Amino acid sequence: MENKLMIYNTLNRKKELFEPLHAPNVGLYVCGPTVYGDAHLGHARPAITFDVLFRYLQTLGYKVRYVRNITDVGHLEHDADEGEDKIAKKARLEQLEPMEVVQHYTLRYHKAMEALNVLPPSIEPHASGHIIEQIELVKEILDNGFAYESEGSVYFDVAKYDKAHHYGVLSGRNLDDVLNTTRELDGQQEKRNPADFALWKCAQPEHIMRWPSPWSDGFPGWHCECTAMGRKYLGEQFDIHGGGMDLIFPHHECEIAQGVAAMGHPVVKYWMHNNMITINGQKMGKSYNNFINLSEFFTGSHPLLEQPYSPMTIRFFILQAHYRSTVDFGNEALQAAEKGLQRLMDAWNTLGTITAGSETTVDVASLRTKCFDAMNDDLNTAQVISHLFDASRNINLLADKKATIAAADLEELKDTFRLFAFDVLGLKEERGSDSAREEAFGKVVDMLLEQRQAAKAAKDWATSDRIRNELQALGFEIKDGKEGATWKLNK
RNA sequence: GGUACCUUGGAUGAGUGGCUUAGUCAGCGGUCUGCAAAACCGUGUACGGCGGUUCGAAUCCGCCAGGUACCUCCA
Repeated sequence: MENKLMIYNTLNRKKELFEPLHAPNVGLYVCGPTVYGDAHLGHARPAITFDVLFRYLQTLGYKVRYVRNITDVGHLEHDADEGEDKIAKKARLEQLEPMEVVQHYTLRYHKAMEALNVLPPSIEPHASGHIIEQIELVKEILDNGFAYESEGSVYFDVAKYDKAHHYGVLSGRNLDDVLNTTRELDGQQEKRNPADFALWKCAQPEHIMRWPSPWSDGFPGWHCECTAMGRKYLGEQFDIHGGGMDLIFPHHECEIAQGVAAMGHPVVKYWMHNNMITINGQKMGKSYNNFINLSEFFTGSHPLLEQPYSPMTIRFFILQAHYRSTVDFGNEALQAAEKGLQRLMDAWNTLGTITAGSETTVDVASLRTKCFDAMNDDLNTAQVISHLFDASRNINLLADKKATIAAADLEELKDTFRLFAFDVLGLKEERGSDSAREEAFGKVVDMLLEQRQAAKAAKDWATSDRIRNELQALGFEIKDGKEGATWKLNK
């Protein structure tokens, strides 16, 4: 398959042909979650978006190393420099060790991701496990003269960097803008410039998450982890860095500056950003306190939800929109997604029952090309889905004997459908839980026993005996009591 | 205020100069069916407003209106 993958590079604000630095290897880094709370619908967006990218790159034949970090240190509660570490704060609240909180929410995150059929990344590094690498990074930046030490902390010298390079290439800002709009913050006296950001923070005495460094006992600035871990696992230059649009500034802007300041050249070739999920037109986020956790979607336990929505419904809902568009949450939209997905899965199951004929009277040949074209156009999953719906219509026509298909085309249709629906988009068929299935099967047995009871009442002994004997043959033990028949499964 | 974007039919959501009034959901009409469901067929001619460029614009440019995000942790 010829590679014509075009991806939208935030750096240039336009679609560019994807050309890996070291084909067939591709390095992909995506900012993962900060594990101090449950994942909400917003977290599902980048996870699913870049999961599809990961899957698609592999489909194109690339060998992808996908790194998605776990942020377990460094984020501050109130502002970039004076807040309390989020993990530590939560830990104090719950009387837990910080790493206990990290472990708890990391496991829950993994569980949610698995439910969404998001593949695990190749490497999932923790920031806390890479303090040494981050200290090394800070040293390099200091050595290169783009940072300074102040009261045990180290700050990035934005003004100096801006003279040599350009601060703001990703977000389209210039330094004056940043300066004019930077809020007045406490503790700014440590900095030469309000726009400077922390590379290393000296820990206050009450700060429990701390590590030794040449400058102080403290912790790394929150932009350091991605730069340090990206370099460690993907090299000094790698292909794609992804994340949510809300990370463009300051996080990714600072990452770029750190990379250039330390290594002298840009690290990332393509920057990709997914848009936000909105609720009533507003971004769903912790700060707005308008988020709905993924587990609440799965169980329907949120006032705004009219019903539970399965993980695949959520995934399908997200994939029906382009990743760079906002998607507005709504029950009606979710329900539409649920039915649409069911239609697709029904068609897939129907496809298995189709028998080949002598000639093909539906369009099969173009499906594969259309789907590849859509994916190559900056991952247009919405269009891939529409093509799969076209295919579904054809499948239903075949099932209704209103069309015929030759054996080779039938195989091609199956192969293409499977490739895009399951391998690339990562959809999967959902079955009810084991307990729900078992309960339903039990009720079927009850139903048969009711039939038998009716037969006995009508003195139709042939039927009642047949039901009992056949159930016994299947391993059910039937006991006739005064209150009616009971059963158990002897297996 | 600065920066980056967005505004498509009842809902959602693709499309970025002319065969796409994409697709899904909902609605309506029909076919099929013992009934129901499913499926299939048909159906709605949308593109914030005003100008401009063009043979031709939802699609390019300008202005206006409305909205969002970032500028503080955020996916």
